[in-house]
Amino acid sequence: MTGRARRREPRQERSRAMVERIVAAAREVLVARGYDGTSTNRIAAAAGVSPGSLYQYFPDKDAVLTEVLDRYLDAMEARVSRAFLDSVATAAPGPGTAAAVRGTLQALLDTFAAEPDLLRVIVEQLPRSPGGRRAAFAGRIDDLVTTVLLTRGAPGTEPARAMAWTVVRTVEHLTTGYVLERPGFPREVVVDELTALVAGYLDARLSGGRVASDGPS
Amino acid sequence: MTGRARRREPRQERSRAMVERIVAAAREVLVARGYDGTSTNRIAAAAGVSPGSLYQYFPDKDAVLTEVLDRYLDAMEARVSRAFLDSVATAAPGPGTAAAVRGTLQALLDTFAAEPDLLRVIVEQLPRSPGGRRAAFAGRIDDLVTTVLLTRGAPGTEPARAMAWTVVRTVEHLTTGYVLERPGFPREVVVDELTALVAGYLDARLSGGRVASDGPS
Amino acid sequence: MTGRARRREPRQERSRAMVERIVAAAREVLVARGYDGTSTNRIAAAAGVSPGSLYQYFPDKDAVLTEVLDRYLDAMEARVSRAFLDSVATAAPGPGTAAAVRGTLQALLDTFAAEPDLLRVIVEQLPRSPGGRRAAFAGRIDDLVTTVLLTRGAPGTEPARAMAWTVVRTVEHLTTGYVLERPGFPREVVVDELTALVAGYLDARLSGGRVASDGPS
Amino acid sequence: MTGRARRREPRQERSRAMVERIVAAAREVLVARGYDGTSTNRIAAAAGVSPGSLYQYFPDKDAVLTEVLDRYLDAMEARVSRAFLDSVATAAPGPGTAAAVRGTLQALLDTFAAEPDLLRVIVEQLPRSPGGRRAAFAGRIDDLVTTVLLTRGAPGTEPARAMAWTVVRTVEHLTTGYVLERPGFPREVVVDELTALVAGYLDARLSGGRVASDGPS
DNA sequence: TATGAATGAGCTTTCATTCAT
DNA sequence: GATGAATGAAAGCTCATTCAT
Repeated sequence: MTGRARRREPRQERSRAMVERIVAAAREVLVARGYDGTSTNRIAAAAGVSPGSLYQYFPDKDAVLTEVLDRYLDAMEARVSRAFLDSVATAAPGPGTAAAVRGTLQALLDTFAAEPDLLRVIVEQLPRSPGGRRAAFAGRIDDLVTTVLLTRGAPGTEPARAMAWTVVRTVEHLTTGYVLERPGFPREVVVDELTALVAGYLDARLSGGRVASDGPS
Repeated sequence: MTGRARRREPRQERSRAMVERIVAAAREVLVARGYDGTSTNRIAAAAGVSPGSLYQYFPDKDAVLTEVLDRYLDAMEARVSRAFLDSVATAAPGPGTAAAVRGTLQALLDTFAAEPDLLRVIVEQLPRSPGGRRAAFAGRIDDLVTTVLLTRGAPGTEPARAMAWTVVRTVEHLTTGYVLERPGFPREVVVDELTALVAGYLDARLSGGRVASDGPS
Repeated sequence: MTGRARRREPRQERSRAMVERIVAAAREVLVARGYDGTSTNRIAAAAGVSPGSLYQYFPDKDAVLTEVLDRYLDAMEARVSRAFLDSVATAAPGPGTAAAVRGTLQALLDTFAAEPDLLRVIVEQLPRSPGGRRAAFAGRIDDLVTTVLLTRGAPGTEPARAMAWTVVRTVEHLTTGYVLERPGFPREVVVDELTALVAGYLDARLSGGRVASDGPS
Repeated sequence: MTGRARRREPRQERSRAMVERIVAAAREVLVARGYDGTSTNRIAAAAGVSPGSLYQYFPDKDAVLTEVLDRYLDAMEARVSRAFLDSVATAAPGPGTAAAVRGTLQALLDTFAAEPDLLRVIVEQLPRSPGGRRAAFAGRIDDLVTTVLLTRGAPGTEPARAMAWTVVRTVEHLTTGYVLERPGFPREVVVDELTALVAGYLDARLSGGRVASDGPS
């Protein structure tokens, strides 16, 4: 999982089908047997394909897992972007921050909870490489949020980037954390707390407030 | 890394020394070659010890890595607790939230930045098991923060737990994330943003404010 | 040598060849270096094959040795059955017992003496598990002899089974014992003694004689 | 278990005690964990002794197991000899063969059944070396029986040796076989069958009868 | 003498990868 | 292209044996 290996782009229809089978099989094996139990031979067997064929389409084991991760992240990105933009569009610019945040959170929790087993393997077992797929994913979400924040009154690009970075990671980790940890309180509580956390922050920062120092100076 | 295996308690001074060498070697190999490159033979060689000796002190490979992780987490816990309690003690109960948060953040960033390579391997490569060492670590920090929140006016135990869970994970992930990602803005910016995020949230929630709903109720 | 593991059934001609090479190599190593000196690596090397290939055809070390043993026992069983049935068929029902026994013994001694080195390792070094291959082998011979005894006037099934058990083990152990121990007297002597032992017993028991008690009843 | 290694003869009382503890521990480990589970470290631990001390008294692992076997065989030999001689002494020279055989068999079955677990490990798992302890044991019993047979009318030394060899192995294997196999018939049946087998043979051979040929010549 | 820490060769087994068919 | 047999390095771990204390 160095993240550098890429699969070859298949041209034929037949090829596409094989790639699909292999990726699907890899995902299944990953969920069923964990990262350590996922060998190329097992993936090939689960795909009903020979090990040699697997290497026709992927340069190495890493590339297969990277592809699984990529697809997961692509799906996430599509859903997250849509949920975020929808929530933002629906909510009034000023007082609607909380509603927008809340809507996004609900959508995220739905999304993550849909496939918790795969989420678990990805978060808990897949080695993540610096500058790898996950970083790029988060970076794109950062950009999206940055853009919106700028339209909502963020005081400049740099502050907007910092705010986006802060908010995106907070929401990402706490929503996945809730799904995976299943702490002792109901989902609505996380939604409430996270909404308070994030919306309060954004409201304060977008209404021109300087960063909170140690009390009113 | 099931986290269940423990090493035998060494009795002799000599034994302690061997355990130290092995654990130190394991840490080095881990940092130098990554999780997948860390074999028992390599650890033993790095420790200047035979493979058999390693198994005299640790029941299996897992136990060695668990020990490395444990020591890291223990050190973290000590520092984090102390930083948190110091910051809390110094700050005035009401308006001092931001100061307390800021102080804790500074200490955390110092701590994590001290050994970034080890932090990276632990965060990015060590498989985390649910209910494992890291979960227990976070749980203890949760308890600590919960306690303080209750003395600071949290409206009951359950809300305090939810707030603690929220705040602890936020701070944990964003501080480590900053150290590992090295995004394009300076450290003081993260501190400012995180302070605004967390202190704003706590102030709102501790001053009796109900969770922000969609607009002014 | 738990005896439970079986090898996969080879489909290709090529596969059969590999299995043959591995089994042959295992037999050689077993004879040359004894049970304790027989490692999977050594077997693979002797077969001119990689360790990995061995495991393509056999689930574990045990299965290889079990296969060697199975083949030996199968060959034995075929020969022993045929020799026994031939000798029985040739001999007259009543007075021919001695001839039948003698014929069987000659065949057995020929058979065991043909590969004394392998016989030695199997008898002296291969661990035998109760209910394992060897027990099953003996059981099948028991059945065969029981059947013949019943046609020769044995007084009921239970007595026949007991007689068969007695005779089969006697003959098995003394013939192999003679081949392996090479005691100081010639082969014809063992044949004579064993013929007297077994034929006398069978004649007495089959002619309606009750078990010899202490003195003349 | 090459059978060539011998332990040093201990001179001190202290030494004797250690040897005793080690041998006893070896026997226990052997019974409890089988041959493969019997390591020198485990024996030493079970004996409450250090591995180093074990090597003070035994040149290698083999010597320890050989000592266990030796003691077992010595005990067997004592019992077997006594049982045999008692039975022979009690029985009348001519017609008493069956009684003598029966008495010996009863004693043997009692003896073997007393410690079936140890017997099983020794018979089924301990590698036997040609010309090793067991061969010597059997040889001494052979001598004993040969002697008695000569006093009972055996036609010369060579025939007596052959008869003894035949009878001793038969009785040894069938009695241990009965104890270990536990076939489906009661003990008295084996005793009856074996008595018929052996006594019939001896009576025939001792009364001057030539070896049974193919029917009356 | 007794200890027990230390050794290190060697074991069984796995698996990413290759290549002849 | 597709196959799957074959590879072989390397993994985790054990254990008979040694030797400094």
